[in-house]
Amino acid sequence: MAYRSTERVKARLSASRERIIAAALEIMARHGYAGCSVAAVAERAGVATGSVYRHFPTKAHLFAEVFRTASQREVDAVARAAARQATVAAQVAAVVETFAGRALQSPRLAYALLAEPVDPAVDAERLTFRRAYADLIAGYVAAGVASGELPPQDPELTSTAVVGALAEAMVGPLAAGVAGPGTIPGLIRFIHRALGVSP
Amino acid sequence: MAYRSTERVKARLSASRERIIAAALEIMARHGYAGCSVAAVAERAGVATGSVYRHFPTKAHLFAEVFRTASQREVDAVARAAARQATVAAQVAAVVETFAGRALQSPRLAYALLAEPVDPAVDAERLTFRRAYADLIAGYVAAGVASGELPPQDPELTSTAVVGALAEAMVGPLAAGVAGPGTIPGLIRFIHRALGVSP
DNA sequence: GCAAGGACTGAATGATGGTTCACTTCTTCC
DNA sequence: GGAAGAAGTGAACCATCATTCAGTCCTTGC
Repeated sequence: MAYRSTERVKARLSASRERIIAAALEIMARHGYAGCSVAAVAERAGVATGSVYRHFPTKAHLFAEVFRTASQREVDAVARAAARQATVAAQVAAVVETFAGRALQSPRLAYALLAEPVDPAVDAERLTFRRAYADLIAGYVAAGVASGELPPQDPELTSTAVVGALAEAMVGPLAAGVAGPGTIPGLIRFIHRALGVSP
Repeated sequence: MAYRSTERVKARLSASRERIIAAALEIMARHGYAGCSVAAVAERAGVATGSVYRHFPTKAHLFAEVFRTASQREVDAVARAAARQATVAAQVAAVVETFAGRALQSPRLAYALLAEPVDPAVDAERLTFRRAYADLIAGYVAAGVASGELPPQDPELTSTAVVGALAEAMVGPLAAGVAGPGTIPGLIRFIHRALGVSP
């Protein structure tokens, strides 16, 4: 037993792994999933193609993690913005504004995360992304129903539908690169009505 | 000039073309887009692989047409159901019921049309599918706003968001193969509130 | 019947890009 | 220093299909 990996090596491995994920994310933000060959990711990360496979068993595993990372970042930002608000109406408005604002900031990435055709195995991860948003919203809706701010409804169904509305309404603007000035306030009004926020 | 294709041949060609489209649709309804290799489609249609290319320049062209055909059928059915109703509220309810009912009838196909990862060129066709629904709904919303049945709103934005909500709410049930009993009425209530249908 | 030309065939081709692996380089520990 | 073994390399491999094409079969009009 002449070798056992030490802390320093572990740190380097982990750094390398992070660099690969970051590289994949950068390429996705620039060229979409379509531009993400393993070779391209490896080159950008400064490692050999084969080295990617020391960290991830398949390309799908790598991108599942890339999606998870990126999604978490988005959901966290949205959750942070919403948490500062006191009423369901304000919380939901914050969700829409933050979600849409960030998406328009990096439209290519947003499109990749939301709608771009990807490997089926990676697509599954996208579902959990949307679920995370839905769960966040479901919490606010449930609280609103409990407090009487909102009329009775199934928070699960409501939040799922809200996420769908939000995502669909953003796809057009994302393709165009910019949203019309009325889009975001219009969406907020739509969702407020849908939740039954009293005017 | 010893040969010029006659009506009989034209009819056979067109029948062959239809058979290819139908075969693609059947395979898609059974195994999804993933199972739709050109060879498999050709075999099911009873022609040689190469013959597919006498009718369609590329696989993407074939499936663009398959999507268009299937989508048109869906949109027509929904439009027909909605046209029988007099109020926006009833029209929208008919849209949701017909859309969801048909989707649950052929979940694999519905999933392929709505959400399954496909070739980017085919994906574009999916957008027109969703657009067709949105346009249909936008017409009803605009009429409702004009008549005062609905509060002022941008029919484009509203209808896009409604389509998103509808599609998203169906993805879960489609994966499960069945919707909970409350899903469809719940969705109708959600959308009614979102449009501002007075209770 | 037959010549002209289209339709049809399906095995071969080719492009893509994920994955592997024989080899090199680096780390550890005695 | 050196042996053991892990990490890293990248060119070669390979599977998958979409696409092609040389050859065959059919249809037409004389």
